[in-house]
Amino acid sequence: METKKDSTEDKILEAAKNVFVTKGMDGARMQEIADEAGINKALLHYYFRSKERLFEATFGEIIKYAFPKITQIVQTDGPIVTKIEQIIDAYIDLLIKHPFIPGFVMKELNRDPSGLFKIVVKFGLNPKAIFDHIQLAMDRGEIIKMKPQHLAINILSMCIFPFAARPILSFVVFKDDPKALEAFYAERAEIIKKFVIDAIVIRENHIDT
Amino acid sequence: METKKDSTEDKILEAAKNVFVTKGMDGARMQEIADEAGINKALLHYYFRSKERLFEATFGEIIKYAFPKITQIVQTDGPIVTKIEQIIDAYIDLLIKHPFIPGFVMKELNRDPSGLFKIVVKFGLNPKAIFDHIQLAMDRGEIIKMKPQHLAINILSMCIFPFAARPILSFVVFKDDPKALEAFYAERAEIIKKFVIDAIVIRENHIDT
DNA sequence: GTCTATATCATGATAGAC
DNA sequence: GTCTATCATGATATAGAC
Repeated sequence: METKKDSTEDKILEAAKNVFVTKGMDGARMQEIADEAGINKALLHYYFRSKERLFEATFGEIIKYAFPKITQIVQTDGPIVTKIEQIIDAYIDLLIKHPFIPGFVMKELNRDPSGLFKIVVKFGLNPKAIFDHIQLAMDRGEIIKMKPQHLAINILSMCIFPFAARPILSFVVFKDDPKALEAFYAERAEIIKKFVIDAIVIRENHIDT
Repeated sequence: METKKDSTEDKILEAAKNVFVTKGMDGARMQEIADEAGINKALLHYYFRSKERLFEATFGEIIKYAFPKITQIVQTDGPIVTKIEQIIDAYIDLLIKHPFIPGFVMKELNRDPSGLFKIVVKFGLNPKAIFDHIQLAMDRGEIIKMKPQHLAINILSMCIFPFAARPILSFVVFKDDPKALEAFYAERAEIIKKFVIDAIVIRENHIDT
């Protein structure tokens, strides 16, 4: 898919990515990865000692896409609403380019949650800074008050879930019209932005608890 | 977990449910299911011919929980806002009781989307009726206008995603406080209802496209 | 119906030639 | 580095006694 150096190692990683993402760690077969890379199984073990290690290498490559630079966006100056819009745009843009990431990541984190620990350490994920930032905007009266976690999860849910549940949308909702699904995804950013803004902007008739 | 007739078949189904839900079809081992049921592998094959059939039987049991009676709620009389609130309550209630269903269902539907076909047929899932109903409420001016699919997916996203992404919430967001996660889930229904209502109720400053 | 023992097969991994 | 051939293991599935 992507243009890369076509060294054997890169071919393997590319093939492993495709197979692991669709089949998962448990469902993937080394033979299939070898076929996809146009080599044989022995070479896989020559470059990566085991299936486990090959998976970890692949997972590391993929996980980069799962956490865009939210912290970076949040910590710039400007109104919180603008930042939220930027985050939604960034996420939907990312997910349209890599639509299978959410399903894959959720599957594997559910299988082996301990992998999360490494990721948290590696990426230095610390959502507290983000939550504090949201809280500050609420205290300032920029948006209505609620637990920052709920607001953050609401936004991420609407961004990510439709991609993670792609088969359901594809078969149940947009059954008779394959192109409609892509159109739907393309509309998501604008829809979510408007939805969130309408929900959190302060008006007279809001009960601001 | 649940109280059931403790016939062998029920014990197997109960054990299979536990193992399949946590490990998935690919990751589950017949030996582990046998151990969990307190019997041996041969008996599994005596009752269910193959792992595939045992999985299907289990999946059928589980999938019942995944689609609550939305259609039923939608087709009663009353304002759309009330119905939306009822659906959110019903879903969150269900998910708190069966928190691992979303992850499991999404994993397996991603693995083998053809299974969806049977489900659609079996449950007679036809979202069109729901979308038409939403559209009608919009035309009547009860709520703001948008594609009904977007509204429906927005609501389902905020209900389901936090459960499907449970490991992430657990490890990243509520790392230092396990009980906080359960509290978070308990608050979801009220949060989502308010969020959705604020987003779709018509006010003067809405740009009603 | 339930068990032990075994067949059968697929898969991850290795040995060794080139 | 890359290949063919093979090993070792573990999993599904079956045979057959009780």
